[in-house]
Amino acid sequence: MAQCELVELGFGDVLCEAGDPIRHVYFPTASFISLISVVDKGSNLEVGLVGAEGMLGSSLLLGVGVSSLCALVQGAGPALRMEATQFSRELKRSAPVRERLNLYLYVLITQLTQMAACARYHLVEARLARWLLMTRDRAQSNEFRLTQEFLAYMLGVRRAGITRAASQLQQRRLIAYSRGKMRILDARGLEGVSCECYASAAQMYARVMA
Amino acid sequence: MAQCELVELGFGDVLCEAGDPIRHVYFPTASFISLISVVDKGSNLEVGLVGAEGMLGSSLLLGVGVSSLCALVQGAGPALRMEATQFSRELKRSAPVRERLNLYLYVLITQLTQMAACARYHLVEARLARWLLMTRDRAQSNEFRLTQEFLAYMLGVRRAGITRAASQLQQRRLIAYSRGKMRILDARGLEGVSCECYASAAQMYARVMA
DNA sequence: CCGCGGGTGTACGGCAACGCACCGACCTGG
DNA sequence: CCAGGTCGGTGCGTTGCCGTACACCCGCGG
Repeated sequence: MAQCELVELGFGDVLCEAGDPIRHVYFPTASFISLISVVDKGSNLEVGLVGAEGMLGSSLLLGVGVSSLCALVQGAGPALRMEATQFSRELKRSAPVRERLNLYLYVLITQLTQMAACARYHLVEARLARWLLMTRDRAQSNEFRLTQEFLAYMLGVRRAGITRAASQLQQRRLIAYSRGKMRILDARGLEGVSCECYASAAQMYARVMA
Repeated sequence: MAQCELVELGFGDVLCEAGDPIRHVYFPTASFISLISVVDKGSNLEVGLVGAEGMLGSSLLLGVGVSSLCALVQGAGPALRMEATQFSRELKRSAPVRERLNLYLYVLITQLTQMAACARYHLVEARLARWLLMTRDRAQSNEFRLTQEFLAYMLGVRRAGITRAASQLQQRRLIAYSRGKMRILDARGLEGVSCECYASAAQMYARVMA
């Protein structure tokens, strides 16, 4: 903690492009960050979401100082950050820290594999619901700012596809949104619409990190 | 090596179901293994391929003895295997081994994230070509046994979809196959048809493990 | 007050892949 | 030689999403 510096992450900030060397690791406190896989330019897909429960830069745990993903700030807010070199040094020193973070990396990996199948099979509406729930957990609030454009980018679909799905959810009084303001009205109901990926990921986290 | 036992893996063997505790780790020598993400039953997706270049059970590196993926033997052949507990002990002992395997785990993770986007965006034909190339590398042969049914399962598409794509490739004299026997005629040509995920993954492996 | 731009709703044609089903070709073994 | 199983090719209607494009609403600043 003493080695960390408190920084404010702004919405839309790119902390790291794919292939970049990792300068800092981040521990969001009340912010959250999307991990995005980039194949061709234009084909982007969110494969992970990091909030207060996790960290950005976990590949340093494996001794690799290069990120293979793009890190985009999804929810503005404070985070702690540490120099990558310092972080590596700290890892060497403390086995408990290492073990704990290893567990988190494991959870993250399972999240990745699940997201892969989710993006392949599940319908936009279900994925949208899942995304909203995951974001809610990390934002620790039922309300947050985001545009449909942005959602489309995250889920890798057309904006029009989001409009359709979101309208459906709104008609069923599960969410309320307008002009960049999203509010979740009925989280329980959303879980019903969402794919099990949400519940499954939450459960995985709880089980492993317990 | 001395702790390892030589075993013969049979085509179609399931070494590990999702959620199972890991009993053994495997180091394929001339066999290879698919890693499959299972969400709903029926919705399966291959997210990684392990051959002589890697190992099965790498989550033990993170101190977790439970697999989150299903491991299916894709190419029959010999492999070395070790008891999970022994493997963990060995890891503690040897830092060089740990570091080396950590690198592999990193490569595997990037493979996962890439597969996620690949399965989401790329067409069946391109994905099929990629799969054949990846398999060829691991089989170390231009010929191997596999049915369209099986391919469909791996790529998460209909068998009819594979028939279409495979026919196209065959018409262009890139492959030749019939009744479970697949032969690659023109690997270079296949690379052209395949998505860049193939080249990109191979390059990543070479760079990190060098 | 008006123009502008960000955010949203909607429409149309097109396409890849889906689910299903059936048939033919081939292999093997009794 | 035939029966049965495995494997591959094909067709049909359906669907979820794409690409593109246009129209609308609202707030803000000139």
